[in-house]
Amino acid sequence: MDNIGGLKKGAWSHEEDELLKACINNYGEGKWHLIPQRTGLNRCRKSCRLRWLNYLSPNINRDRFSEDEVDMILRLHKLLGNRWSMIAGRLPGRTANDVKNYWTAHLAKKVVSEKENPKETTMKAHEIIKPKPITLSTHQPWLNLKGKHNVSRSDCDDSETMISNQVGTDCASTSIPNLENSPIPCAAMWSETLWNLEEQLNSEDIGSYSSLLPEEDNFMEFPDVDDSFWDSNLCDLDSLWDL
DNA sequence: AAACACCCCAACCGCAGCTGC
DNA sequence: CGCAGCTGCGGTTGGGGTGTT
Repeated sequence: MDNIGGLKKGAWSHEEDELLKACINNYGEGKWHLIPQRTGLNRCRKSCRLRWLNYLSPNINRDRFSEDEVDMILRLHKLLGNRWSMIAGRLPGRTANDVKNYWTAHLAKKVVSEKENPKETTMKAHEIIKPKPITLSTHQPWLNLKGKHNVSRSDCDDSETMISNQVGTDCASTSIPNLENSPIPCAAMWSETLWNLEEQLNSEDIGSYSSLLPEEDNFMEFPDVDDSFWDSNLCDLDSLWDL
């Protein structure tokens, strides 16, 4: 076991896991830099965070990937490229690392071989969709229960270039929250946007993706609505943008 | 039974974005 | 505005497990 510079590396022991679990049960997730001193663990904060998020968290589904999940991964990867955290956000209980590993181990080769030996498929040639980044300020009411209902858009991309044939320019910021069951309005919007875009990709009449998107502006204001509106999380996309 | 090859997954690393000062 | 610290992400690696020869 490595112990370079005083920090332990490598596989976690059962005792370390228990210490980390106890600490997070006590203090909650976050403040990762405080974990080593709170637990006495000789691990760096990144290692603690990763161990919890990828292995110890009770929300993790450790079952084999179902057919539906695999199908979802394939379709989302076509749309998003290697945005593992966003793909994982559509798969309850799956971590970005799980999805990434599964892709590397099982799907990447399959996709490559299908590209080399294309079969008849209903899917059209596609381009990677780069989602319009939406930044959530920590002052958002759904994060800290005060402040205005605003969501600002970062300006890292031109409005009409939601579509890109490049993968990897990471404009979709980490600020997009987990989409699954999220009460956060922009997450619901993004989720719906994604599926609308995919429907377009699968349709014969592809046309312009930008027609699916709201008029560009650099700042969107969300209206005041009652909680049930966001709770439904299934509201019609157009109605969100029209409000 | 031993040696080797391959697979899979946990963990690490480096980087970019965000936030507070 | 610039800097430093923190967080989260994607890419990559290392090692244990398993299959094959």
